[in-house]
Amino acid sequence: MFFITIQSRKTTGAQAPGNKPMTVRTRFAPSPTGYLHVGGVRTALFCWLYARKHGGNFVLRIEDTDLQRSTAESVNAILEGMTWLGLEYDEGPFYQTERMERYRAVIQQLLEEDKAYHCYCSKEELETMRAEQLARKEKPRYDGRCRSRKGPAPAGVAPVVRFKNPVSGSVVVDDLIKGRVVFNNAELDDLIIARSDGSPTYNFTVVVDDMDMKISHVIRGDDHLNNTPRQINILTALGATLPRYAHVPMILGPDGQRLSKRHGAVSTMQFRDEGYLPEALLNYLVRLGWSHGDQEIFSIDEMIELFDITDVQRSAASVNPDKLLWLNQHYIKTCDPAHVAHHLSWHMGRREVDPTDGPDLVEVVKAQRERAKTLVEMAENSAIFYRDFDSYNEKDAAKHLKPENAELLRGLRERLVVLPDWTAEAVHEVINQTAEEYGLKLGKVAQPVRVAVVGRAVSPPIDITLALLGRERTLARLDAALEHISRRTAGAA
RNA sequence: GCUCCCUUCGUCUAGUGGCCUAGGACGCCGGCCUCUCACGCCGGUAACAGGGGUUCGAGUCCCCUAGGGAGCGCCA
Repeated sequence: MFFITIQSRKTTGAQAPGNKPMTVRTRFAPSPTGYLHVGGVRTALFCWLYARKHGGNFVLRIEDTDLQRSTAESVNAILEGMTWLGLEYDEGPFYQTERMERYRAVIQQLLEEDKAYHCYCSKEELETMRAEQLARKEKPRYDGRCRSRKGPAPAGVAPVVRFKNPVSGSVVVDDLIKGRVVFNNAELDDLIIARSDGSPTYNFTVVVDDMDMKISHVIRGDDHLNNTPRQINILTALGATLPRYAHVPMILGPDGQRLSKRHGAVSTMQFRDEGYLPEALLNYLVRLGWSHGDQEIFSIDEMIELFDITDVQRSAASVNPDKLLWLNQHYIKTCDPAHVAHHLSWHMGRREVDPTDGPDLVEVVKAQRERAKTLVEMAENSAIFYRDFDSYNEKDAAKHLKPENAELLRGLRERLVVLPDWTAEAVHEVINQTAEEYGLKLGKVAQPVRVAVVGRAVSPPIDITLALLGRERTLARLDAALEHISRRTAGAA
């Protein structure tokens, strides 16, 4: 006997058995019951990359059949997150709530073909059944008592519809990540595909949608692995072509526990708010469970080129916030400054700093990008270029804005006033000359000036800082510092 | 309880029987550079869950145990 349809874990998933090229169609199918969390984003990223890599289509489908919990805000959060990350979809968003008629028709079809049946068991009855099975140390499942029910329907009971799952044999899932997984049909039961109010249930809508949308590769969280045999059975009953499956492991919090709000940033938009660049988050996420040798940095194009769903790790991965931070810093440092400036200006706006009231933000990015791990940090440290700071850092002012330095600052000021060109080079020259004149090392000059113009002992190189600040702001702040020193002198006297 | 999945440094991972006295990255610890903060550079710390097999040889193959996780809804 030959197993001609074996699709081993390492075969190219994008080929149908028999080497026929197949059109890749993946989908991301979140349910809009909350924010878009990183686990979902990683799944979406994998789906998107896989479609892009194979020149296929990426479909967005909103699974909103749970009317109680689905909200328009959540839909917006999903759309907003996808947009921010640049995970553009080729089709959709499709809403399941708009496809109810279709589901109803398929349920009717199954009923007519005797592949499904009405079940009149009450919830209490089912509950009792479950309890008894558990007591007998059995896996709780519906025993199919309505399957062969004869005679007239019980009066006054709205029935559910159950799918007639095969009672024997097994279902083989050749998962692109997990490998071959075999389920015995005896472990499965007749699941409800339509509730007593007629509405379709999840495992059923997924199947109908994946079939109708001609999804070739179902890439989803491995919490769905156990649902797969049921879905395959329905798909088979419907005569559909089976998609390939790839169940990606879950993402755990930094402590190895399941991801939750308590672990801090799990909402995609929270990463934006905390100053992360989308490319950093994407790069971080793609390396969570996937790798290409020792490579750590991947541009979007490289991801598309190198990614393969069959190379995804089979085990769950914990989030490492420090590494994300490192990647963010890397992208802040290496991305086109104009691109970084674009994102930075959003953060400036959030802090009510007007980035047009001062130096070109792109130049500020160039000066700051090696000293900020997040855009929030960069925005904080860059506000001084656009508006005056409120007060000096106490320790730094005490150390550097002292009476002995007054003359130095005055001397420097005089030179700066008459400087013909206000450039970093010219400023640099002046500072060097001043240091020489006073017989001081550069640091002894730079630090007092730094505290005078930015309020604390930390800033980009002093010449660049002054150049960005501009002559007007620099002189005004030197004056203010001199005044601060004299007040201090007076106070001490 | 039952079914399914998973298990290499603290974390993300390389590794597809000999190239492994297990490599890279983040973090951490030292050092260098330096006008501050950083960047950068150099060096160090640290892992094959345990036990049985198979084999001349096992991180790599098989089995068991332990530990994690998921599912078992008229939720998705």
